[in-house]
Amino acid sequence: MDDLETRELRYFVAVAEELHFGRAAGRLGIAQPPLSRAIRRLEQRLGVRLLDRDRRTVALTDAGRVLLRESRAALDAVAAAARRTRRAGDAKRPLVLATKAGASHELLRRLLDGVAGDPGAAPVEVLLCEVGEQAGLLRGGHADVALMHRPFDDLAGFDTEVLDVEGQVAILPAQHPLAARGRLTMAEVQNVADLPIARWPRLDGSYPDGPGPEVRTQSQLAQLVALGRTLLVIPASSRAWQWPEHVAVPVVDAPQVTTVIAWPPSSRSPAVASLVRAAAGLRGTPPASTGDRTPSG
Amino acid sequence: MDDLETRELRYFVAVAEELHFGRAAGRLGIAQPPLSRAIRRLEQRLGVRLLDRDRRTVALTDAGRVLLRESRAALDAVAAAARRTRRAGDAKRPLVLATKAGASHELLRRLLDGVAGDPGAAPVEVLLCEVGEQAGLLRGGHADVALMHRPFDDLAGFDTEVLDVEGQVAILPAQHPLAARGRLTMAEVQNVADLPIARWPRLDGSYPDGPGPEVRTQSQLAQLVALGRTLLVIPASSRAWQWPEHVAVPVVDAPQVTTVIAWPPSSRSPAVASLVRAAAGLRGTPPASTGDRTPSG
DNA sequence: CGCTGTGATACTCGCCGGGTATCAGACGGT
DNA sequence: ACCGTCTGATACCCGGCGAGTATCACAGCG
Repeated sequence: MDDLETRELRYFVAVAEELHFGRAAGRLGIAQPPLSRAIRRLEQRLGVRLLDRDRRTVALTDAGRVLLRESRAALDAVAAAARRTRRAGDAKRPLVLATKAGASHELLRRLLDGVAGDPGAAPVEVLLCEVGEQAGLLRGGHADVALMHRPFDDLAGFDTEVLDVEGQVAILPAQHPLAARGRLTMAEVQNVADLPIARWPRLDGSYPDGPGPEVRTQSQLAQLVALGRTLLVIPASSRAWQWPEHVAVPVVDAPQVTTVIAWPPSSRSPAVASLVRAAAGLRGTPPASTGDRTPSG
Repeated sequence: MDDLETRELRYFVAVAEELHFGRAAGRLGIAQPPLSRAIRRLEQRLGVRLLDRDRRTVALTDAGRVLLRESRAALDAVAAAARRTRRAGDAKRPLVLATKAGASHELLRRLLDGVAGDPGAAPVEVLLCEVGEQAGLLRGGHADVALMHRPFDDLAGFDTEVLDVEGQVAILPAQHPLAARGRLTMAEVQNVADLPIARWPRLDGSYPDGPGPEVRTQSQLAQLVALGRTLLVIPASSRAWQWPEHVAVPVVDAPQVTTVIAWPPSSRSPAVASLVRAAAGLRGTPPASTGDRTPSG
């Protein structure tokens, strides 16, 4: 009976974000009256008031807030559909692998080497991300497959295959007293007065409170460590992005980190499947020279 | 630049499912020519061939298969958006709680009692499901919150709160020799020749191979046990739906089952939040009389 | 009490989605 | 081989709805 069209959802999202019909119309590239009508029609179609307009200001109702959130999700799904279909269409497209810059570097190198040696495999394009970007790229259809890390990344809704389990190390400024230690515990690392843990932005861009410096990228963080301003605890394999001024000390009781290869569920394209198989094949094969990962259970 | 409309996706899904333009058009309640045009336009908009039509038969291309899967997901998201918004709109709507019929019965009763005693809480409507239905209902916006069980249910993409951890029991026909035992192991229960494990349908409706009877509902299963045709291993709290002809024997090494309350992420409506809080408050409060659940670690 | 800025309304226009009629091939039966 | 049938594609027309322009109605503000 009723069918929300993506156009209507886009219109509503624009108004809900701008809280202003005129500006929203401008953003959408249409005039204001049709936009007003579209929203009104949407409201009566849903039988729900979405916006409180008191002749001068526009505010979202509870239902409006729900529709805003749901609309974004739905529009993302539609956009992802288009993207994935296009990508599936062009024949010799490269497979896009998203991975955190600097993490699991050895594993990635071996994976790429393995694929490069196999003439039958599709070419792989590597997309380097900051912190939690992989999940969004995978969900949005921008990437076909990703290397992710439990318990850091949100694996909800993906199929995964475990590639590696490893311990974590503390990355410290070389001149700091703790850097001389051969091993550390979480308790020792947690509250070092002169090396407060850095704060990452939340999804909305705001930062949690705390004494540590605010960071947005791994490079910033690396530099802050080199400057003796903070410390961090990361998986052993991420040592790859160490600076000369960094020292890595194993943290014996830190939670184990699991590296997984993840892909959208039921995206059993042959190319993805073969890449996953290749990755799984690397499991248990320790790297030739730098193979001092924490053994795991 | 390009925007798939839900109408186009619905059209494509219809054709992809019927693999026949005429029938698909009939199903959609339109004539065949506009449908052909719509699909053609969709193809050229995406720049991808979706269907191989060789003048006599229609077949999906690889890209078409991708779009079919993605379209269903996208259309579900849109439909869920509409449903959730409508539900958010009507003021004193009851909160819909989906739960497996017969499972966690005591917990549910206590939860409902608690909510009924609180005049401030929204009324709760219970929706009893078969096996894995909760996830779909929650995702589709038909339910606001659900009781689910790890590792059985698919919790991907939901926020959850653990309510209970318990052991499992084998449900056996009373007259079977094993029913006399005080405790059992998985090994003993796994391959009982005269009590083969029942087979549940897959998502596509087909059944896996095996010796056991095919079942679709819990009632069927319960009756089959009473008839001495099969056995099952279920969480201890599901003993609620035992028949007189059933005997429950603890399976000491069966995996622990976690009962969780789940809700769609960021669906922080006050009503849902208060129900979750009420449920979490029950945790650790053992039921008054029937409190012989397996303690857990 | 106008001026400004807001969203709503009235009206027109033109595109596009939909319908009907028809075509162009591909099979199948004889 | 040929015609009947069934398929999707094409040609053409129409009507509704989405979009634009002009204007209104009202709220703040000086």
